[in-house]
Amino acid sequence: MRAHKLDVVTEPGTRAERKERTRQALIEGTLDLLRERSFASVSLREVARSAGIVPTAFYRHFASMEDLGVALVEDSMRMLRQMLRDARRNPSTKTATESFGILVRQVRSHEDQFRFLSRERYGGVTGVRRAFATELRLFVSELTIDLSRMPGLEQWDVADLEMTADLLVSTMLTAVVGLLEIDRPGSQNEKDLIERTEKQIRMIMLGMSRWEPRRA
Amino acid sequence: MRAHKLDVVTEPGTRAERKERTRQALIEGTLDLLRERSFASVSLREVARSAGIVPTAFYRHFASMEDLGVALVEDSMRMLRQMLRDARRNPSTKTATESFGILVRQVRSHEDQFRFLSRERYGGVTGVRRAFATELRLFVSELTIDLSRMPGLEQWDVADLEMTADLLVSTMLTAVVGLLEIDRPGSQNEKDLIERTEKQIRMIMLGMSRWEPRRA
DNA sequence: CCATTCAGTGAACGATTGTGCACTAACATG
DNA sequence: CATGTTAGTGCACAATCGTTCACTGAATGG
Repeated sequence: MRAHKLDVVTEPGTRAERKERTRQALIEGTLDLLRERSFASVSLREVARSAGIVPTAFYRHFASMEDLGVALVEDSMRMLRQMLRDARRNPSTKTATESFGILVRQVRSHEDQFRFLSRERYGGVTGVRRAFATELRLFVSELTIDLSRMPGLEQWDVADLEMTADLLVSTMLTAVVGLLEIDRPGSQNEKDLIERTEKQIRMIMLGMSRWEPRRA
Repeated sequence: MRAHKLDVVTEPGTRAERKERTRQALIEGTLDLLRERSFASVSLREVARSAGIVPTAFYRHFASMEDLGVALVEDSMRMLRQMLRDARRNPSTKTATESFGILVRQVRSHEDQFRFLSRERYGGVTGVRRAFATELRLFVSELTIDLSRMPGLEQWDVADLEMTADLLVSTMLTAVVGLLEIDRPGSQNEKDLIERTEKQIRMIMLGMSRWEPRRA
């Protein structure tokens, strides 16, 4: 016997668990909507619809859309920080090129989050933009420390180290954005982009090996 | 005697001229709205309001908001191309660092357009994004030709030249975005950013001078 | 077991949106 | 001067928006 249309099957779990599940549905539904639109153009009602709840129930989870945006940044950034931590722990990660390989894999398995970050980095809401800028500065200063420990760079000026870290990070970031615009992973376009970026990183490293850290 | 409220003073110029003026008002009004919002969140009615016309009259100039967006890209890109042409003609522009100085001045005198480009590059509407990507590719290939004529780079592989041009352009673009986020021109922050970028360019050039264009 | 909490409902609101249509009046043209 | 073209107007429309409010009913905890 088939279930009747109006039978309401209550989902399993404690109350708090079910609330958390709805919250996740809101976040994931939003990321899905952001696949081809910008955050600013997504409405509260659409988000609620994507999570299968009524618009007013949205407020049980977030005070506003901006609030949701900040939560999205935090979520995505948690993922990025985790990646960074893993990469540092793993002793095989020595060169910048290897780090880039890790980044590429991470992008492919978290496309929605990376797309959100790269789109809203300059675009949309001020709060979102600032949150990301802060995280990025942290990112660069950690890489600066890494660089300072590399052989041959010990007596470099801090400003020079930072400048170099900044260049490496922004090159990788540009590559990430390029990756997201390639629809089909594994395509020739993707291979070209990766190879080109690796060359660019090598070229920067080449410049580093010749850099005169001391002025005049 | 004061002019009466309802007196309609017809503006000067031929019909085509007045139409063009309204079109410009639409474009400039939009750029003004984009000062603190993203293109996707600006409505057709707001744009019409900013130009002092009724919403339906908008369609006399553009078929849709997306159409306006593409026109905005073309407009801003015309400005960029003009800058590039001037820089090429001017014989004093020899090094990449000098080119960057020109770019900085151009950014400061056309902030609205640059802000639009950098925000919508990844953000908003697909058509706008694609239009910009196309223009950017053109930009890179022109620089590739410039590079191929530089002494020492004559026998470089085309792919290598392109890769290098891409790296230089994306480094400058990153700097542009940074410039736009600095409110006060002439501040220490701005000086630091410019100096850092100049160093980055020098480091890339250093890498170029050591690059092995031929593979094994 | 009974009172309380609270995630989600559903109707209603005033505002704003994009767009269709019939129009006007100044311009261009022959 | 007569006629056609067209930039801009004004009204109307159905959709959608964010937010309010009173509500329901299952889970929670004393």
